[in-house]
Amino acid sequence: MQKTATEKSNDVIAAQLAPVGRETVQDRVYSELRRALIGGLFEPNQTLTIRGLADALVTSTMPVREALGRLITEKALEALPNRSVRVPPITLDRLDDLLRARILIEGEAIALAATRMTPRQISVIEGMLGEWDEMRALKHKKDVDHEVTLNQSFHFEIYRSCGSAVLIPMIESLWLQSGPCIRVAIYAFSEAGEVDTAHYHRRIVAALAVQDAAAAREALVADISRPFTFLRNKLQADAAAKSENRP
Amino acid sequence: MQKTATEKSNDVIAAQLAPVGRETVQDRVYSELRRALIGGLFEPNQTLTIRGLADALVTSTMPVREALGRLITEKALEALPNRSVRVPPITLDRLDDLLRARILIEGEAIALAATRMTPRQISVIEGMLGEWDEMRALKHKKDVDHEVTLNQSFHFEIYRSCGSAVLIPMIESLWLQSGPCIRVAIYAFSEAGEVDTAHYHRRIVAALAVQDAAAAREALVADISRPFTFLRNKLQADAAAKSENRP
DNA sequence: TCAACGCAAGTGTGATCACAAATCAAAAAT
DNA sequence: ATTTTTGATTTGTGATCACACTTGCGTTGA
Repeated sequence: MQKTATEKSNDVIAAQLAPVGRETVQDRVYSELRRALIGGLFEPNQTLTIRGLADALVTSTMPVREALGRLITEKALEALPNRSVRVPPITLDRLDDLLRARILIEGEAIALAATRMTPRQISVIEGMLGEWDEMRALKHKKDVDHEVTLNQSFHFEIYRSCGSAVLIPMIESLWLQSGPCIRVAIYAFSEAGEVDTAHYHRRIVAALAVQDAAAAREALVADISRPFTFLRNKLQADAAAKSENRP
Repeated sequence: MQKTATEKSNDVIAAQLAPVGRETVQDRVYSELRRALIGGLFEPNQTLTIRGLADALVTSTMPVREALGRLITEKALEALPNRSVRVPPITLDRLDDLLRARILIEGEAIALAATRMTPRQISVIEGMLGEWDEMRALKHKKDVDHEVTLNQSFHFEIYRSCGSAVLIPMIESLWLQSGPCIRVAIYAFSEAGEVDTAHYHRRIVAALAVQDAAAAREALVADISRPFTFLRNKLQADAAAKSENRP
């Protein structure tokens, strides 16, 4: 494999220039909708229209409809028989279903990561712990957005270390599906008790630091179960209150 | 909720008429590509073009490009930086990764199904066993297609009983991803030893019949591991042979 | 002889249009 | 007053086109 003169001179240039990367409009639309979904910016049951989103994102309908199609196959959105799409509604069954799947898959991912994370990577998520405390100290009220973002970064930094190109997309799909639910729980959390979310994350980091896969899985299960059981109780309470109003 | 006169007369009609269902072209293209992928009609590393598929399926490019986009997000296809799409190549790592994920998720699904399948449903998959024997008795050579179809029906009949709307799409995604690999294994199987595939299915049915979740999971793991380890050995043998030819 | 250039065919992406189906509101009928 | 009908608007779907980028092959030049 001999290199020609121009190839060699090109190598010199390549060493100084960063690849520009060509992101399509569709990709940006898709990412934007994903972000909104995971962050819970859309409410469950809300219906979305192609033209409406295209206007909001200032593009034509084409990139939007393809992005919507992709999100539908991931079950992040739902295609009604009317051919309109909506954010899937929350039901008790779905909540339990999602939690069970997340415990199963994310639990496996963190168990794998526990034996593969380098000290370097551990220190990264340890740093995130500090960032969390910082945010909590300042106590800005509208930091719910930041909180979910930080939470996401923390978890996926771990999952990325599991070394499975198959599991990670599945976890992303699960987050996409539970995003609209979680938002409700987070809001309720910051209102109600100040149960320190960081405490659970600290337990996870401690387990990972000593490569204890079982403990890490256990701590993770506790972490992700919390908002789900909270939401579950809330839903049941709401249902009870409603049936009491008109028996 | 009071019904009007015409609504009630409509109900009478509705009881006799089956809903016709409005399937879009895109849906048909998507289903067709799925079928081809799971059945292993596409070879790993094969590149696909929108216009080429559109010609083959006798439609315009529009439904095809959206179907391709959906398959790419499911990791059933791969988008190269060149913006061309191909069916993902097989590597040892990917093989192990897929098998681990399938054991995890399909194992959980069958364990759930074990406690939920009705005798009626058990008898259905028992009937499939008979169909399998029948096919094997006739010994038609080109029944590989029928074999993979029957295998798929058998497994998904079980998974459908797990009662999880979240797990099933994930399993479908996994089958989509391992489809192109499995085909190679199936072919090699029918050539090589006559290891009765039905034997493993029989074990599964037996375990499900007595609602033994652990045994069902174990039998399933043996069933799906077989083609994977077979393929794994084949790949390693090929690699060894190649490196021997030019040391 | 082989690298470099240039042209042509092929390909994905996005925009726009036409059409059918759904939705909604006002008008008409009971 | 309630139901039905009618018509206008909205919406998803598929086709077609324009554009930019890639690829492959033949030509040119050293």
